[in-house]
Parts: sequence; C-alpha cells; structure tokens
Amino acid sequence: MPNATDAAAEDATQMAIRLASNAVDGLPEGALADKLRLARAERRALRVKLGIDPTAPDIHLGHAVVLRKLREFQDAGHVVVLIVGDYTARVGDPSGRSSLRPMLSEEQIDANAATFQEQALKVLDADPTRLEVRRNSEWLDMGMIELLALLRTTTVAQMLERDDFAKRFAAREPISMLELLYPLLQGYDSVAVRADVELGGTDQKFNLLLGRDIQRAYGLPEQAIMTMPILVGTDGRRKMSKSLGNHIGVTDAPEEMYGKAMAIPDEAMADYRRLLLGPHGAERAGGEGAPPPDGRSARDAKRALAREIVAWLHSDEDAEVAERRFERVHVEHAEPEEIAEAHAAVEDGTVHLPGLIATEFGVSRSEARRLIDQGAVTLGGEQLGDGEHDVPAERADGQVLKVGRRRFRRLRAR
RNA sequence: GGCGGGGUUCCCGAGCGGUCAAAGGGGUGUGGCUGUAAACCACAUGGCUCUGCCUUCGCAGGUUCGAAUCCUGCCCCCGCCA
Repeated sequence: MPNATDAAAEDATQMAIRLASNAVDGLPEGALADKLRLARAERRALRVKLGIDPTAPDIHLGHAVVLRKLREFQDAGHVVVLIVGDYTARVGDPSGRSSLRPMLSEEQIDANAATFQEQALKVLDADPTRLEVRRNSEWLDMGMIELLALLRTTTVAQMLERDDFAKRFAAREPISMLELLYPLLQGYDSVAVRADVELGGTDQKFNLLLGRDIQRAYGLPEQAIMTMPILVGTDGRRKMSKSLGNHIGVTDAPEEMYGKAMAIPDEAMADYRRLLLGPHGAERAGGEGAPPPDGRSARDAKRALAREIVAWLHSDEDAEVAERRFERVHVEHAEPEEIAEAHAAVEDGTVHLPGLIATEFGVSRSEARRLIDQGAVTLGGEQLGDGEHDVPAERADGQVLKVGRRRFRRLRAR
C-alpha cells in the first residue's frame, strides 16, 4: 500500500510529464518533478521565469508558444515571473551581425514594456497571485564590485560552449563584450527573482543552463529549465520574427490574423496546431494528424486552424466574421460586407485618385499611380486603365474603390 | 600603435568619370493561376505638380562641362599584427 509521500511523489512525476508536453528539452532530467515535489513539501508555488526583451514590443505567435506553456504552469497553481529586460535594453545589443541594435530611451522602453505586458496577458493569467512582473533595472543597476563578482562566476571557455559564439569565434567574426555579458545578466535575473524554473525557446538553451551555474555560484538552488520549439513563420521556412515579416501578432485584427494563418504552408499546420491550440483547440481544428494532401480537405483543415487561432486570441464571433470576409474577398473575389468610407476631394468636378489612394492606404503617390497603371485598381467594379488617374466625381461618388486584392473604400465624392 | 579592407537604394550586393535612380538576388506589391494572402509564372518596386523635374550611393568640402565613381578632411565599421 503506497503511503502519502509516495502518492505525492507519483503525482509530481505525472504533473512534470504533463507540463513537459511539447517541450524540446527539460533539463536536467527529472529536475522539474523534483521542483514540483519540493514546492509541495514547502507548500508554495513554483516561480517560473521568462525574460522578455522590450526592444520589439509586439508579441507574435512564436512568443505565444512559450507563453502558453507558462499559462499551463499558472493553471497548475504556479507563479509566472515575467522579467522585462528594461535595463539590458537600455544598454543596447550589438549582436546580430550587421545591425547594431539601438539603445532605447527610457520612454520607449516604458511604452514597449507596457504594450508587451498587455499583449502577454492575451495568453497569460493576469491574476496577481499567479503573475509577477518585474524589471531587471531593479537589480542590474549594480556597482562595479557586484558586477565583478558576477563576472567571476564564468570563464571564457564556458561562454565559448555556446554554439553561435563558438562558430563566430572560429570564423573570426566579431563577438562584442556586451554579448558575452548578456547571458550573465540573464542568469543574474534568475538569482534576483529566485527562479525555480526558467522557460525559453530552444535558442535560449545555453543561457538558461548558464543561469543554473550562476545561481549555484550565489549559493541558491539551481533552476530547472525547459525549452520550447521555435515556431516557423508564415513563410514556413524561417523562425517567426517580426523583422522577417513572417509573423502573426497576437493583437493582429481578426481578419488579418485569419488571412495570415491561411497563408502558412500545409507542412506547418501540424506544428501550429500542436504548439498553439492545446488539446481542446486542436480537436476543434480537426485533430493532431497531418492534413490530407488533397485539395479540398487540406483547405478545410487550414480554415479550421485559422478559425481556432482567431477564436483563441479574439473570440468565436470574430473568427466567424473573419472567415466569412476571407471567403468573400479571397475565394469569391467579392467585396467584403463592411467597407470603410473615404471622403474624396473633388476639384473641378474630378477626383484625383493617386492622391486619394496615397492618403487612404499609406502608399506614395507614385506607387498609387503604378497600381492604377498596372490594372490593380477597380472603381465600382470597373478596372481602371493605364493613365486613368482622374475620374469624374459622379463616377466615383458612392462607388467602391478596390486597390489590389484586399483594400477597399466606399467613396464619398461631393 | 602599425598594416589592410569597407560604408550604395527596404536587405544583401554590383558599379569605379558621362549611356546611373544605379546590375543581380532577397523581400515586398500587382496580375495570372489556385483549396489559400501557399506553390508557380509575369510585371513592378526613390519621390513628385510625370513625355519632364527633384532628391539619393557614410558626412563635409574640392577637381571637372559632368562624380556613386577622382582628390582632401572628418565620422563609423571590420580584419590582421603589436
């Protein structure tokens, strides 16, 4: 007959297995289960850390993979510690071969941090007993003595174990001192918040592990680490990132989100379902399996996926509306049900379209002219031809102006 | 500190006195096609008061009828040696 502690231990193991679903690495082996047991014994929640970089404030589905996992920890009763890297952002990160990341002003960082936090709450539970948001300027604004103590924890050889450092060092490509310092600062964050567990993408594996060494150096228990897969972007090839322009933002408008989701390659569908939707959503979106390769059902599977993503981050109603609009605009090539109005300036009884298109859609006049000349512009269903830049006001008034495939305005020209 | 290599349009990268708003690729846009904002093919891609004009090739001067291309100074980046 199992006694109470055995049962609790078994429970922790099961819980660890459940929490590790979809994770690429959970290190060291069994560490998470140990942490869970410890927390239970001490009657406290685990502190699960994620560090975020406020240089780019927009959270996309790639981040959401990790955030979702954090949410699972929250739902299991643990505390997520979200660390806004405001101090590190202020220093600027010179990594990334060609571009020197700019130092951000305090105002920018504040604004970004606020936006980030707000967006993260689309996925995380905002309950203050389950979420702690901290800024690393709270502890990183240290004196030289403290910094030197931190530097003493790590050797150059250790740093060169990191894959990209090793490669760049071997290739004699530059590695700035600042870059070498970053992992130490990130590790110190773990010391400062006494993290039990730290999560990150697989690209963070080294940094997460180094956090353990640093905690040990400071006489603290070492965190368990968990890495999550990197989600591919809508191009299906490279990792999702805003700068690559292949991202779906968690605050994208429903129809934009839906459309972008429809654009992912078929091969990426299974990952999206598995990493983003969770068991419930995945079931609603048609199960875990790969989609059949044939036309119709593959399309339907992708529709279901797109719908679930929108339903998750917006609502079921938004998802339906987005799907309907997508059907109308992209499949039937019809006008959407709702079209924003635009007042067109009339001069001598005519409307100058390049100017109108430029102001309405944020393109240059030259580009607007080009679009007209290329036959991308339709007024009241009739395609405009080369050089047709001015139209009589009576022809424009009340008509739908369509630019390209998905930009519409109903014109008021009086 | 010494030696050498660089900074070109959204990105990478050619150009090295006129034919340069500047090759090529990527990205993006549009058209065709399609189950899709996928793939594929085609075209486009500095701005404007558009048969022309204006601004751009790190910054500032200069040479020249004429400069992204030559000269001078400055700023910045990278590598090697110390």
